[in-house]
Amino acid sequence: MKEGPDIAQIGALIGDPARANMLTALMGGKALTATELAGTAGITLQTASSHLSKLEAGGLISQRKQGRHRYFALADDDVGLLLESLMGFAAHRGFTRHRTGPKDPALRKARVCYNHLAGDYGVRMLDSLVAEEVITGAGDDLSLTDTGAEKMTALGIDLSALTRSRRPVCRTCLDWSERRSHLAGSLGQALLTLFLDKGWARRETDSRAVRFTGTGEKEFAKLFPLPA
Amino acid sequence: MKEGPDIAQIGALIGDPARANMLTALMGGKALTATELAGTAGITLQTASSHLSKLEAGGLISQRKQGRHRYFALADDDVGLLLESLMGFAAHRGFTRHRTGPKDPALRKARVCYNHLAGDYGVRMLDSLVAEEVITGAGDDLSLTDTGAEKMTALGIDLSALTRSRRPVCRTCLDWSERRSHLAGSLGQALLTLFLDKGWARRETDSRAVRFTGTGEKEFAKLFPLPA
DNA sequence: TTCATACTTCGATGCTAACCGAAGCATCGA
DNA sequence: TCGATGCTTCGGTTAGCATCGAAGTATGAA
Repeated sequence: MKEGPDIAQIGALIGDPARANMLTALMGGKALTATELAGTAGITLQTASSHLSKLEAGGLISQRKQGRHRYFALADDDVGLLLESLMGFAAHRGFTRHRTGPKDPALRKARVCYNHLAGDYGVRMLDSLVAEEVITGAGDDLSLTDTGAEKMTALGIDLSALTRSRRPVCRTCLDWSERRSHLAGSLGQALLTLFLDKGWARRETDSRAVRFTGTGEKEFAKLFPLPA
Repeated sequence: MKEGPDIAQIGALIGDPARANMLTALMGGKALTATELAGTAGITLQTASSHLSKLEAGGLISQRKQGRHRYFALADDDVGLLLESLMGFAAHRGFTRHRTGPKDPALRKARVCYNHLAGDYGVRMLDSLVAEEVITGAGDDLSLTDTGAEKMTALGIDLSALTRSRRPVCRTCLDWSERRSHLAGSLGQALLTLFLDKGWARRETDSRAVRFTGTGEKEFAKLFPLPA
């Protein structure tokens, strides 16, 4: 008896408020130091260190030493997807950490989901990519079409680099605000990077929100037209 | 600051071993009494009662009084999907409640995922439905085609009853053993019910495993051929 | 009415884990 | 070499919560 995976351990890891705050902060995609994470969680450095080692032992985060700093980040895409789906569930049930603040609309419009674009814009982008037949497939098995590959290359995305890695190129991620899928995977990451590199959008400091510039809005609308 | 949904509360709810065991038991799809749940969790009735009221307050389960029994079940499909995705994550990281037992192969082949079919057979079924163009759509936005609707009706499924409810007809659910999607939603539920009603398969007692009969295997293979 | 079953509530206990102060290690700059 | 910064480890405290015994409520059967 007691067959199957043990969800209690992961639940307990995420279930502590301090750890949950750290993980949510790391959903911003940036690697953060222990001091920064302690700050966002509102705890001392010692306590944060203890939490971080637990999260690392559980495989949720990974650390990278750089000089006298230690940068922590989510271990991989799977962790990001799991956290986003948890957020979707929580948001739908009314579990919010604070009454919805002024930043909320910006977050719902466009935000970083670990390493790709989420929110209304993220969902619209996937919709458009599917309508334009850049991406096909049902369920979670998305794949890039031949014409899609051409279009992405024309945008300046190095597809050979994406396919070389073991990570899936296209994945779906359940959006917590829209309750629909947006594009994750290495292609999703590459597209967000593209937007930021071209100056079409920029990240807000201390928030997951992504703010598009005027030309960014236009280019985005041109690249990803809404299906009629 | 501290924008966004609060994942800590849900994590804490799932994070207790006793509660996690109860939830996993309820993933079998059958409504269970407090006494039964206390048994599977290995705790006394009082403790179980306390846990159950917490889970209900958190919106994870719902109860239905019937005579002097109280039957508990997962609150809705969303809870099932969340738990399954948590299990997928846990299984992938090696969080198992016991070393993989003899029941494990049967579970991986075919099992109940709250109210629909999961495991190898569940994934194969969705693959086939997509290949046969019964279901189309990318990402999580699946929909039934016209020819698909005819086929389902021919099988004896009352589609009008399915569409009448507010629940989505087709949804994807990430399979923890296969790490690919299978079919959830009211159609997924109707199909599992069909298999059981026709005697093609039956549920094992005290397990999520589903065992197909000889004719059941044949009918299943005929209805859902593997894409070439 | 009376007893039995199913479950909840109350109260007390005990254990775990989050927390912080203080001290210890590692890295960098001067 | 020395101090400063960033982080970990250790030890002790505290608070929360899971747990169970005992008593209370509801439903059904005799």
